[in-house]
Amino acid sequence: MNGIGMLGLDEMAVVFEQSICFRGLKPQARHAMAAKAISIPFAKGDTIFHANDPQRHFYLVAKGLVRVSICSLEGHRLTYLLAVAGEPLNLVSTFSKKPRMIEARAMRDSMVVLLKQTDFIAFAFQHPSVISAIITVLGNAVDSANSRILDMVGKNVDQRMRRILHALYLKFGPTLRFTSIEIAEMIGTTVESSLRALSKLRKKGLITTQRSRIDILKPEAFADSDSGMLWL
Amino acid sequence: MNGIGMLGLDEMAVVFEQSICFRGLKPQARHAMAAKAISIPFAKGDTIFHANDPQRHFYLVAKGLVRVSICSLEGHRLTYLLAVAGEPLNLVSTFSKKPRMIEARAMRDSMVVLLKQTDFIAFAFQHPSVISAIITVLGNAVDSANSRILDMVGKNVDQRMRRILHALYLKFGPTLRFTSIEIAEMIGTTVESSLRALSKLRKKGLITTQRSRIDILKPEAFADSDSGMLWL
DNA sequence: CGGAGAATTGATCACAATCAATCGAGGTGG
DNA sequence: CCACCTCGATTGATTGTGATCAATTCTCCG
Repeated sequence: MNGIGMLGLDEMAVVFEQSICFRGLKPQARHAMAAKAISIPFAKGDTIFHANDPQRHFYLVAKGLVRVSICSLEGHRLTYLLAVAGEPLNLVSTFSKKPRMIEARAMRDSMVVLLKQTDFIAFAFQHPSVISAIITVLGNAVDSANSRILDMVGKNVDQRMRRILHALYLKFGPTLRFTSIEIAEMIGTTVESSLRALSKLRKKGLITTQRSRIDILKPEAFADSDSGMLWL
Repeated sequence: MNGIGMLGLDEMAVVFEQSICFRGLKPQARHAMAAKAISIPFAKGDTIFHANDPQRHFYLVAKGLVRVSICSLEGHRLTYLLAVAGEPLNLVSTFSKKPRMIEARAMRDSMVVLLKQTDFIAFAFQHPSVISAIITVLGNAVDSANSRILDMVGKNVDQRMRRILHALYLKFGPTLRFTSIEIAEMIGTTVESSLRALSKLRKKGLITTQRSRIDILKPEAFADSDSGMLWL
């Protein structure tokens, strides 16, 4: 059960402890769930699941960073979630059977914990706090998505860039290790446009950029009194 | 308890019976909930709740049509849900305390049923099928919102118009009683642009238009093999 | 080194927002 | 009953933003 690159029971317990979905549960309940979980390591760049894969498991990030994105038939990709340790990858598809156009990919070497769908659902219904957490996460997803739609309508690329950088700053701190392509897929624009936006910010002295890296120099300048918080 | 324009217990029972959230429950459970509910009539044009109102109730449409929309500080409004009998108005804010920028307005004379937040939450946790329904509704909302974001990125106004009309056709049938302003707020564009799009469809013979009314002549022409279903 | 992927900047073009003006329909009050 | 007023519909003209195409440089890594 404890093969190479897998998590020991203790490490697994820590993952569940820090997870949005399971925190606040009694230790023995968490352990019961941890005992049924399996952990799988993914190297940077690996695909964890593909678009339209039928989902039989509930995925939880234990370590690393996983990008969850949706893809249109035209080939546009939109990054929807950057999941760090404790965050679930596929809450929605865990509960409704129908497949979704979502895809998960490890952006760094990562460890992912899998629970059988049936186990997780049964567990959730026995623990109201898990249900609460699920509804909260889904609620945030709805809010965030609607907020992004409003952004697409009312804000230009520059403004959306500021908002995304601010959100990333809050989640990851001042040093952001993302490529312009990745940033563009979060904003919903092209690489060129996002580079032009970054270029303006650089000239204003608000950021510095290197290959695959953006440093926020003046976080204050990105705080928007504006509309709802952006989640990633 | 049964003032003018209010619902009798029997009518109330019917509402709960046809509601996405409560269907499938035992009659006595539904009646217990119906007994705690109050019903309020709203005239066409009335506001049911405003943006940033603190939400203390769970709202369910009993009769009529209610538009739920979010509004940005710049004044852009995006219609998010057209709720008919049985549909909830504020699932998300019922479960998370923080206020949202959503607003509900009666588009026709409507009857709305209110449940105290605490009553509804307690009830939901006693009935797994209600929880399932809630998660399904939220899941659809997430899917739909993400699908709309992809539309904003990859589709032009004409294509988005086709998609919205198709979604409206599925929900309301071939005769759509909406103004161009309302349609524009669903698509996320301006009145003028939506009128131009409608004009093209009219010239193609796919629709006819009158004041505050659109008739779909060839529904087949709107079916998109494309991306995920749009919910309204 | 050499190659692949990332960054950068320029030039062009199309779509849709904006501004503007007119028309039409329905509702209200004198 | 007619005059009027408001809101919706419609079309034209103009403009700006961002997508697209293209070319070059840079950087990391094998």
